[in-house]
Amino acid sequence: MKKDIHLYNSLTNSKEIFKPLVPGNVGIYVCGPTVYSSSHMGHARSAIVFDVIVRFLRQIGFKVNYVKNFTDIDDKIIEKANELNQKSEDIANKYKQEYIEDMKNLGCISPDHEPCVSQNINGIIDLIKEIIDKDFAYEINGDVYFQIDKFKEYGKLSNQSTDSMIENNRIEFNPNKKNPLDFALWKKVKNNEPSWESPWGNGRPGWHIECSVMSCKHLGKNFDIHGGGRDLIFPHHENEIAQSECINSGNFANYWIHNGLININKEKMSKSLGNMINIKDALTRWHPILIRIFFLSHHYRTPVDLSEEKLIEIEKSLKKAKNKIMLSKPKSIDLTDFNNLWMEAMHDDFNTAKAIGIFFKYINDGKINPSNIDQVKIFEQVMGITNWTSIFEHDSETSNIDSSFINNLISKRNEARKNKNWELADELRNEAEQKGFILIDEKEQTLWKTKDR
RNA sequence: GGCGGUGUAGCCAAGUGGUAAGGCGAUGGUCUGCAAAACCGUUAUACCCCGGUUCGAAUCCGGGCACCGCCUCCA
Repeated sequence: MKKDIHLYNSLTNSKEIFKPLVPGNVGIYVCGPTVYSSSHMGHARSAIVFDVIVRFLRQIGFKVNYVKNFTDIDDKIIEKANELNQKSEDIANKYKQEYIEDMKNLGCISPDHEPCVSQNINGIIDLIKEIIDKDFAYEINGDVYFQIDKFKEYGKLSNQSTDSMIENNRIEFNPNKKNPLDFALWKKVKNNEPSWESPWGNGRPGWHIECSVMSCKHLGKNFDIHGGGRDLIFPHHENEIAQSECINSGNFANYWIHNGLININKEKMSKSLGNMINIKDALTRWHPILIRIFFLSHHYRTPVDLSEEKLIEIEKSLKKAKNKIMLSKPKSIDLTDFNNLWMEAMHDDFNTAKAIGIFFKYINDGKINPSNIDQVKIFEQVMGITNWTSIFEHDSETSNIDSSFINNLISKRNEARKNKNWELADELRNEAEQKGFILIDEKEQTLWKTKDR
């Protein structure tokens, strides 16, 4: 008997039973980055959330077509290129490669398709032509704008009426637009910009249109799931819906999944506040598995406060969990219950936080031990945390540390301890600590390890 | 102002009608010369406030209060 998946659909603001268009298959399109700078922890969260969703869907037998795009033509890329006196193509490529590398390092599986705007210009031009033909867009002075008044459902994703949007809009008045909310499908070329020939003259695509084209190319005119960060709901996803649905019948995407954003020490992480944390920087400090578990122990829709302390908490809890497992006597305890429970949590709007809680519970109840840990494999695979216990295997390793110093110190100290010269023994222990070594006195011997942080 | 979200222990965080998961911390203990580490216990009669529905509400409804996000580029 197959269980239903309930998922929260941002389009209807309610939890719904997931019904794929084609039974057993899922088409999912996730908005990837605009590649104009190094990717940050917001990208990481989104990527990890959807990575786990895709892994889970595959685990329970769906054939998933996972598409994530790169927006490699955009104002910000051009701006950056001009600033650095480089080609915008080179800027885009550089950060695209970085992103791919970062995702690999975070343990994310590669999407099946990673289309770029620059590879889909013809498709974009064709779609714009079609939108104009159907009278949902107009050309003026080499620009093409989508006319939102023509699309009656405009605002249905962000739950805004166009009136209130106009009232509140802060966009500079653009005399070319019939309605201030109209948005560009095609932009006329300016100096120092990449451009392509089109029926409206040289220019380039506006933001939004690429996603309508590329999702359609890989998933069809109607597909199952469209994902991305909450901040994309308006205008990006709203506009995608308008562009796509004005010429096709039915829903563009049936289900919209939006992940919550990130705060850094209780403050919004944003470019303007200058508190962005790059994935690369985070990875020099934190094991990717810690980062994954950190994100996955929150429900994907809630905002998350990222801080040093939280990562340390995760690290401690995992370390304890590992010890607990290793110290448990091998017993052949059946973990079918465990697997049913976390799977059930995942069926309910991908509740990774609950799933992880169940994982810890089973560990702390002593039900997971060295001889049945294999039964946890599927859980680890779905969460993308395979081999998580290996994070802690570097303790007491000599690798590139001069161990003669510390071994000398230990024998001197043990001599002092034998003579009950506690003062000297404590002094030596302090010295070791100052040099970054922690001493662990056991019955027969003294072990040492390097101070973690 | 419009739309959306959130409010659960010291902190973080699950829980959408059946009597409060999990993690960190704290605390008691074991171990230790003392520590550290590790391990074993304990740790919310209670879910922002006020009403209501119900046999039963953190969960549903109404009304407040507080915080946050989007409405401009952002994952």
